Amino acid sequence: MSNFKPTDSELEILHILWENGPSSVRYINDMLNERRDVGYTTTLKLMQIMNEKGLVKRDTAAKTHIYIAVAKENDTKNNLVNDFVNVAFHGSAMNLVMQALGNTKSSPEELEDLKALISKLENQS
Amino acid sequence: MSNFKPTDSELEILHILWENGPSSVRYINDMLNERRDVGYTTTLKLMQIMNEKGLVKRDTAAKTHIYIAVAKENDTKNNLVNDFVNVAFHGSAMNLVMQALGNTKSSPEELEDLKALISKLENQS
DNA sequence: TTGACATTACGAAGCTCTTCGTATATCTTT
DNA sequence: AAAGATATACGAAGAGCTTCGTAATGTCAA
Repeated sequence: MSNFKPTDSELEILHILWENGPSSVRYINDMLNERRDVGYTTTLKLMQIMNEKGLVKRDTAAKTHIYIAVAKENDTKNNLVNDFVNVAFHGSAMNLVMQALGNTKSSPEELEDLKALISKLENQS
Repeated sequence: MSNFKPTDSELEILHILWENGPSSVRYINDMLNERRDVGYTTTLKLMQIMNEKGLVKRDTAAKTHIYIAVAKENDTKNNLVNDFVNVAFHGSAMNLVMQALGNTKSSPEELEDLKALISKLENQS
């Protein structure tokens, strides 16, 4: 299993890459700037570092490099959740689930979806 | 609402304080050393910083200071979960819940508990 | 081809977190 | 009281992350 553990800023960029597909630094930076001010070279540097770490790869054929997510969305989120569960909930995912549910307003639809997932889990054991 | 956001190391210490109640640096350090090597002064410094931040307070009456958790367990975990949901799941707690459940093996008992919580949530809306 | 502009490369500063060495103070034991 | 053990205070180093300024390079239009 891959073991990607992006930082918060890196994760922000990965989200954009996951949604948009391969993207230029310019595009990523524009997206980021819809939420907060980030300098262009800041974003560039971050993506160069992510490239070194192997979180993304890039196509340097053209002048404008195109970055592609290497870290897979599901794998990455699993890693993040596992880490978070270990640090904040002593390894108990169920405690996290309970805390998250008790903490938030959930719509009836969401609760139905959740019950469906639980049924699935019950039947596959 | 309080807005405590402890770091990983600070959280480790808070867990011990929550479980054991008011404790000395020596005790905390001993507990930490059951899991990994930490120097005594490292733990001391960390707790002094936590004191400055207001995460803990301390009783300095005796030579050996006694530290007490100020950050409440439930509040702190809620803050952590909210933060994590925002960063990793675009603010959707339900996505986190689904990911955590799909990611882990859950016992039948845990699933029963979870269903009970869901029923409670459904009835209170 | 030359000037204007966009892009990349590089280095460094500032911040936070963690870690620990050393100095100082306090208690205990003999 | 002196020696030894235990505790606190303080400062600083090192690592990782984020940020940005500046320089170098590539591209395109006039």
